[in-house]
Amino acid sequence: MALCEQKTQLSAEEHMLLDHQVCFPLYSASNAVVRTYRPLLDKLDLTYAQYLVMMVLWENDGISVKDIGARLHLDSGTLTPLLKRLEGKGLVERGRSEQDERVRVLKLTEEGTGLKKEALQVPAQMKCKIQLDLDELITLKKLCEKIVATL
Amino acid sequence: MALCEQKTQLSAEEHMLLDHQVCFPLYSASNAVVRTYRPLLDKLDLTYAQYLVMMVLWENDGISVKDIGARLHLDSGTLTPLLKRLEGKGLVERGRSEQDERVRVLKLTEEGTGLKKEALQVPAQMKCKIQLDLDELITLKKLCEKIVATL
DNA sequence: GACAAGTATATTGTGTGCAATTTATTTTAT
DNA sequence: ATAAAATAAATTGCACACAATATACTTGTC
Repeated sequence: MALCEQKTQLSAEEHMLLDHQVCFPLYSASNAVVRTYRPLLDKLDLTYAQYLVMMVLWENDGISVKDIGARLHLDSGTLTPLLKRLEGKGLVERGRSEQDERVRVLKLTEEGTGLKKEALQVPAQMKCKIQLDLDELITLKKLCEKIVATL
Repeated sequence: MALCEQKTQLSAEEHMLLDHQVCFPLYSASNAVVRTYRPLLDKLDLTYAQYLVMMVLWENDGISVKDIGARLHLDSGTLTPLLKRLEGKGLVERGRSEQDERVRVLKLTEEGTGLKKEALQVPAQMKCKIQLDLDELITLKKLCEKIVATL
């Protein structure tokens, strides 16, 4: 999506210029961030999406696919195979709720719980690489959260 | 990556909380934006990545895969199959440079050039959906560009 | 209590992203 | 002039994202 910064109005033509787009930098920044996480998370044998799921479970062990999806804005088409991979690595167990046989309940294994210790290093390493001031980070976070809440 | 907003310092433990992460909202916002583009771009029979490539070509017809990749921060592993799909839709021709047989040169077809007309509607539709003020958009754009430039 | 409607996952299929490798061509060094 | 290094794309393989659909279970409704 495009914006005008200098002039009062841009033509539809000008809005199409890549340099006037807002969504493109957002998309590029997200790609760049995930790419930057990769070498850090390789040491934990996790992808970024898997790392997010593990963070959710470290905070809230034993929750359902639906709840993980609600927290991460991801659906079962993404989560089901991802969770099977985490199970394959021995980090989670994919059980069923006793009250409701439909819901799959994710429980951290001992190894899954233990992995948190190494993961604690990651945020500081990323902060170091990103090189934004605290106020910039806060602004960015709020704007992104606003977009997610709106869309 | 995590930040602290209220307290002077957060523990490594607290940095792991999803609500303290900055990269997660960025990632979610990018996903949300691409998801929001989808119904708009469906009318043009383009994905978001394909739309970005078309924008590059509308600005700079006849450039190479490498130059498109430099502009969009994407590599040949992403672009080669994408460009084949654009060729399949009759929007581009995948030629070769005469000076250097290694470089593939992308030329818009008449249909590819013509598609720009419909695409001109898209930025305004997205702006409408995103619901951010101009200054917020500018701030977000600059912060994302800073991240991309740093990483 | 059957049966329709709703809900939670799973599956399928398409299109990215990207690391790693390969292939083809060009440039450089000797 | 030729072998080595460099460069541009293409290929391969893996893991997302997500729309669309299917499957299995649960909850109303009558």
